[in-house]
Amino acid sequence: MPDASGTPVTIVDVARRAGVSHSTVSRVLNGRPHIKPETRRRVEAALSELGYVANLSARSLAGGRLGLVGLVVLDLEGSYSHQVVRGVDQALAEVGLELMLCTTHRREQREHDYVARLSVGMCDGLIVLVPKSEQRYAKELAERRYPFVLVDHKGSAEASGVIARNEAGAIDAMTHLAELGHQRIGHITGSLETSAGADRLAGYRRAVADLGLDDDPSLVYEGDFSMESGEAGARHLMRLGQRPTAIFVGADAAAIGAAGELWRAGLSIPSDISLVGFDDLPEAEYAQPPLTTVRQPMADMGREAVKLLLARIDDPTLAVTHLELPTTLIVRSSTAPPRG
Amino acid sequence: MPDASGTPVTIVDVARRAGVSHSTVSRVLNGRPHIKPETRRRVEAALSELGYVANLSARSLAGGRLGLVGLVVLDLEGSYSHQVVRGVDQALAEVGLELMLCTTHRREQREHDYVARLSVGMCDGLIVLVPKSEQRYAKELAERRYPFVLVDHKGSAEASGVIARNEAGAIDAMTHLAELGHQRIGHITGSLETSAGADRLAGYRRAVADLGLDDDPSLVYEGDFSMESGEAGARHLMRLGQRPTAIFVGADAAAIGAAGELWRAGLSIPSDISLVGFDDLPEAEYAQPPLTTVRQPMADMGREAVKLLLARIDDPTLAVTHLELPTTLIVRSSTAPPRG
DNA sequence: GACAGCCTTGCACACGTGTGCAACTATAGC
DNA sequence: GCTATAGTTGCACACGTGTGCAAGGCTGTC
Repeated sequence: MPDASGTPVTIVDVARRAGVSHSTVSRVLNGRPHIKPETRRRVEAALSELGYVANLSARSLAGGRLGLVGLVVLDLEGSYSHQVVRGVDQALAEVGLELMLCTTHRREQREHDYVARLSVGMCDGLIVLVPKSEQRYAKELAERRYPFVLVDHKGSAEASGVIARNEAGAIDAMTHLAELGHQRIGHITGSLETSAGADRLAGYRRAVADLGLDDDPSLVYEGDFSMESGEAGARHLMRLGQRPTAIFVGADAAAIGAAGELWRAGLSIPSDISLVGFDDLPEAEYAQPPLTTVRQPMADMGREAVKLLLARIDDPTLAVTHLELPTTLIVRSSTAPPRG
Repeated sequence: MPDASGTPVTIVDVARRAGVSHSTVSRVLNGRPHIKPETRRRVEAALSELGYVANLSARSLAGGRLGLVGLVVLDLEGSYSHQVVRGVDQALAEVGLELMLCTTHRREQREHDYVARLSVGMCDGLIVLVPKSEQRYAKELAERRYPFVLVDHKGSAEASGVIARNEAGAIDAMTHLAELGHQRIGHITGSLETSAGADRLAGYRRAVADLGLDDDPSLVYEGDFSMESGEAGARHLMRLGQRPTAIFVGADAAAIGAAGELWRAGLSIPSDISLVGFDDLPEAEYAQPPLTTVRQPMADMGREAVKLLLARIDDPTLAVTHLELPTTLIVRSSTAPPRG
């Protein structure tokens, strides 16, 4: 029950009511020792009678904890961000911290701006999802000992990172196709600026070499994770003189785009051509046909990032950690042996 | 390029570099008049040379604008929140403001807590999506002249609100079913604690009366917008001695749940029973069969809320506004004339 | 009973920024 | 050349909270 004066209740109001100094109230709020039980009771009574709510800006300025973690993401349009955000949100809720979510709308400059602003007195720590220009701020944050974690990034000497075993996952996908009998497999890559995209391509190449598959540069189409790039990639691969009998796509969204394009070209999946995605987005299960894909533990990546971050908030001198989470091949109905 | 000392650059550092007082730097930053062009140039040079980033906590404490808007939502699990959040996010991005997103995880106490904390020095204004305990804070915020807007809520004497014309939308849905020839129509309500749920039920009742449809209390099942409540509602309606030939469901998520339950009971939609939802979530279009539904302009509601909020931030004495947005009936394949 | 030591509390300053007021400078008008 | 005025800038304080330091009170020990 705040006062009716129209301004929020401050620590000073509480102190006056309890007949103590504002320092004592601050100590009660922060659970400091050396408070007489009777005093603590009076202060707590005043706190709840006045309905005190901490001014976090003031607390931050004075060097206290905000109980707030910042999360910078590309956007909220796709399921991918959504899944990771859920994991982060849940993990933070469990420890009573709050989330400040900022979307960069895919503009790299905004990634840097957000990191700069959030790290100056707005949050206790920062998680950056799919960082694209981390080299612009990682060193500075590290110098300031500001806690932060990169997700879907390997990390670096200055930065902790959480990422899936993308190369191994890609090899799993390729091995599955090879075991079905496919010899000529196309690949629509994700954005090669990201570790995820680059590593999945590396896994593809590794599998082609190790399994003795057709090694033809025109089988690789450079995409960017988007549905549109999946469509374009499918068109490219269909135009080849010698078509692949299967396509490994570096992201489910792109795989769904490719599936649509193949369907429009009159091909049916998997009897005419097999398709494997990556991520295991919710829509992969509901696609027509349900998509075979490599599951990336997106919510877990968010949760692990929170764990790492909390540890660094508690002890900013902690060494950086690079965490790689395993993937799982999920076989559904978009893959089958090649014709004949 | 911040200094290498490990602490962020402050306005004082900039002032020293430019050979002026910190007041002058502050004035340059805030675009105040009466600055000699030459001085302004020196300050701007120092700002960019040092890579100054404002400490928002300090700015907030000193009474300045944060450029930050808080958004309190139930959760990010369903598409509904997601759509509104997108609208808010886009509208804010257009005017260069940032979003602070907080999820209550459906706990009403947290709604109140978040509103209290965010409104004390953390944000310039607040949007609350699907408010459930607004009476606990609306009056206080209004007294403090703190700008806030409720979304999916009618608003009150103290609170601005943005909401869809739920009653009219429900009447449209019912009229569509009646025109197809349905006489006995069930209704699975949304949460009746929300205006949306209550108003859609009111629309159902109004249509039953005005169109002379079967008026049987057992045709109404009280749900809560969730998929599970849709399943339970469908089970209830199937158990009735005299079954309805159509169901109007107060939310798409629940309608999809109901569709699943009907399918498991061996009924086919729309030949055995017609189904109409509400919201027009993205999944309504991809449901089996594609769902006839009442579109609620979710992203627009978010955008309009931002507009209202910005106006109140600019002038906190502005009168409260209650905005109602029209709905649109989207006819797909889940409705047909009744058997026989 | 005196002294040491711990418990408890308040004072005063710090954090970074915005702003009213006063002071100073430059310009123009007479 | 003097004054009035507008333009420009700095000083000092405010915002709300956390904390080092010191002072006071209490307890226990010899």
